[in-house]
Amino acid sequence: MSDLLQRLRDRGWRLTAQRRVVAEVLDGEHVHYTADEVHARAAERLPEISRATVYNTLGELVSIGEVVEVSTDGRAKRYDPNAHHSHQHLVCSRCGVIRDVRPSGDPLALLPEEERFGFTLSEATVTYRGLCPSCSSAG
Amino acid sequence: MSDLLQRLRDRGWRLTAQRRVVAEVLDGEHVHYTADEVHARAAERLPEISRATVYNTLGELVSIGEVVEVSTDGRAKRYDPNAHHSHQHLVCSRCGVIRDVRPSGDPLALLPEEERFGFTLSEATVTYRGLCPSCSSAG
DNA sequence: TCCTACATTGGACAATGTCTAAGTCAAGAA
DNA sequence: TTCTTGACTTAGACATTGTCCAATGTAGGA
Repeated sequence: MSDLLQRLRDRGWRLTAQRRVVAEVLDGEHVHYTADEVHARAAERLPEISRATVYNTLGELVSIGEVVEVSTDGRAKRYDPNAHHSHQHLVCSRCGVIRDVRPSGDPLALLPEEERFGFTLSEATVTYRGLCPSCSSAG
Repeated sequence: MSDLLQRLRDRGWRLTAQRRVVAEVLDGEHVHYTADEVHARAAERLPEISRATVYNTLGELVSIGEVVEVSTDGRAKRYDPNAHHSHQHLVCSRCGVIRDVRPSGDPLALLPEEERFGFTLSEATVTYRGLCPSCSSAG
């Protein structure tokens, strides 16, 4: 994640303690925290960090493409630091756990010309739903 | 839409004026209103209808499969009465207009076994994004 | 070390959705 | 037709998630 900090510095960001802890919270694989979860985890290291700063920082990270927003349930948005590898999401319908997955082939290609209504397409996001192994075996 | 009213009656629903106007508002092709929009349109015909009733009725219609919820922007959920024909959504990134579209082939098939992490898959929802013809020509 | 533009803070405010207690009414019974 | 009753509706309080602003603090260059 120091790569990220370096990229932020290169963009002229001031490296404050608050931005550092938010970046640290968003480190790892299959990380999809809500803003509140990011705030709670950041506050473990920096108790005085405010909600506004977390929202600001997340919004900035999204706008420069370092983090992607994920809306899987119509509730709070989630923030995914795996922004440099194109992927989709697999969500458990029962417990809500989220995995990053990579479909084979481009989902855009599945939409035939006559179903494009003259739109200029730029992307397709896919959410796969089902039961995770734990929830499957729990009946 | 009287088909829908008959199906609701068959399920033992009381056919109140409120439920009728909500059902009428949700009639048509490419209809994707938010709860507030449904309430505003319903209130044109039945001014005293409450927000709570609109939310209740929409939730009931979703739970019995007559309407599907659509979350395209992380803001308010939208309600789509086209529930009996499997489809996906095409959204304009600029103006937000939504079209129902039908991909060729099953998007589920694009996810290879080794990317399923032991999940039992049940569905895949796809959101295509791009510029609609009006927004494309507007630069 | 000092400046200052940029960042952070707390809290008010906004948008969307949920819940409850009290009143209302659709539809079957007589 | 009228009565009865349990399901339905209502207004408004409350909850969750997110945005905005004025006051204060501070990172990093001079």
